[in-house]
Amino acid sequence: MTVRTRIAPSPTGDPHVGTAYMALFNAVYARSQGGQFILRIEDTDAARSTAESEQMILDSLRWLNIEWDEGPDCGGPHGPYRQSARKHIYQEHALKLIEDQHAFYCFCSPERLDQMREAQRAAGENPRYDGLCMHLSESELRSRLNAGEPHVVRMKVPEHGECQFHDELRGEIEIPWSQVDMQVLLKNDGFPTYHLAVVVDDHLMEISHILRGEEWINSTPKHVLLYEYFGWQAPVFCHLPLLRNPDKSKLSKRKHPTSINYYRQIGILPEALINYLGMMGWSMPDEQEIFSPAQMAERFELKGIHLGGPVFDLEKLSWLNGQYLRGMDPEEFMDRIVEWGLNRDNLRRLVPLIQQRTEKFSDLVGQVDYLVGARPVLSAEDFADTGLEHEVQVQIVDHLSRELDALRDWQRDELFEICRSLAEWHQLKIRDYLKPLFVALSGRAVSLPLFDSMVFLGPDLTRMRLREALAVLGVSKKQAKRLEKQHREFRASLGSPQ
RNA sequence: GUCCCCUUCGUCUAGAGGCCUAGGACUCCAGGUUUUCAUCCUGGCAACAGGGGUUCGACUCCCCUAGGGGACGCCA
Repeated sequence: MTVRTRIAPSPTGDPHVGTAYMALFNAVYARSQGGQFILRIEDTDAARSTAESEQMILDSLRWLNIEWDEGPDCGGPHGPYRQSARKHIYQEHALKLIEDQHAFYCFCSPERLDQMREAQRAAGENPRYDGLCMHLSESELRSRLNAGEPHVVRMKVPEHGECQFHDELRGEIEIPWSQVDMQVLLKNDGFPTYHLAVVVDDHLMEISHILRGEEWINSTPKHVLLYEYFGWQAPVFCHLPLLRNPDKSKLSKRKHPTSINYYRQIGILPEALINYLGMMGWSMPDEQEIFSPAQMAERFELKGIHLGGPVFDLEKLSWLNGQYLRGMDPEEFMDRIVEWGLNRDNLRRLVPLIQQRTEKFSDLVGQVDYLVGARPVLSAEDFADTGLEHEVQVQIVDHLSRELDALRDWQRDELFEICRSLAEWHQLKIRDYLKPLFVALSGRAVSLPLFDSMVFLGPDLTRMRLREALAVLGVSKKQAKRLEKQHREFRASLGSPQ
């Protein structure tokens, strides 16, 4: 059997290190077995998927030197490799399931589903569709369908017993069917959900091994069931551990930089990052720590994966990066510096900010230091000149930080609008409001324009600096609770609670 | 709340019943090299979650408890 693996990122945001992590293990495993590795774009969430995000993901994976044999950019015998271009395939398959009585039309409104789930939760049950639409009469079904009533397609799930499946690393896993929801397969907008699309595509693309995050274990019964309904051979399932924040929770942008762009921007080398990811949950048989994906593939074994969720440690990554950097000859070192940051693309973003403020080139470094390099380490005194009380400073940094965690569209105007409404909420003039933020981002009271700086730094770096500033200012547990409440009040005042 | 997964130094990990006085790496500390700093070198601190079994023997196998994590969407 030819081993075929895949990575199936969803283009809904910044390229995530978790994606690179899964891509690495899938690519390495395929290579170690002489198989193929496929890249597929899962853009079935029409509301959140963007072309820019897809582009960034491809760029990031290429930057990391991960190569795929088939994909949306290079094509292949099982295309198209973008799910939005495969809509009709899923619809046909959903129809087949309905014909075979494995799925049914559901007309329930989101409101009814919310109420139902709330009631179930209150009763201590696992929220699950109650099957209301499963028993519609043929005539009612026809008339509602003909009337064009909004509907979805749901899969049927056995009432009793449990689903048993094999995980390559964890052995037999049993999950009661009572825990498995009658999953929506086809959404109201005609797009499939992940569960339908992933099964159909993995089968059609002849994927033999699914290496994915352990967050999927609980939905594997749905997939196993679908393979059964379609009469297909299920692939080998292998759930890998999840990358963790320092507090052991699943890696999230709220607590840790997750964007590959971030690492690229702070000057982590692609070979160091990918090497580092390779030692998350796996190690070379001889415990050698410096290795490439190619070397990894030579010695790789699935069974060698350690299941405890590895904490992403920035310090060890930095050390590893230093090993690579110091091992270069000076010529390469120079090339890599230019490649990293001192290139025209980067300067093009910088020049509009600095040209009018510059008299001598020797002024330059002092202006852009915090954008190109690390911000000076902050101390509490740095915030003293803002003329604001400590409590207010903390509020400003905290609330903005929370807003930015949720922000999708990282644009200058968006950022300004958020700060404007926050300043208003704090009843401060915008210039006073921004003072602690200048310090937080640049380490100085005066720097290049704030919103341009935020755009240049990007989401992860900006969030990171705000988090660090908050730590320097010092927030007690009690205060943290109060801040959270205040921020909720701010959200409520906007009339858009979240 | 329900279900599922996991558990070796602070962190990444080695360890497939005796090789374990539990090894390596990062961090930290001490010393050395270096006009400073960094690099580099040497040394040190530091862990088998707890309790029961199984066994001549358990970090390794089984059970329970505890702790951590994940899932529970017309998101993936």
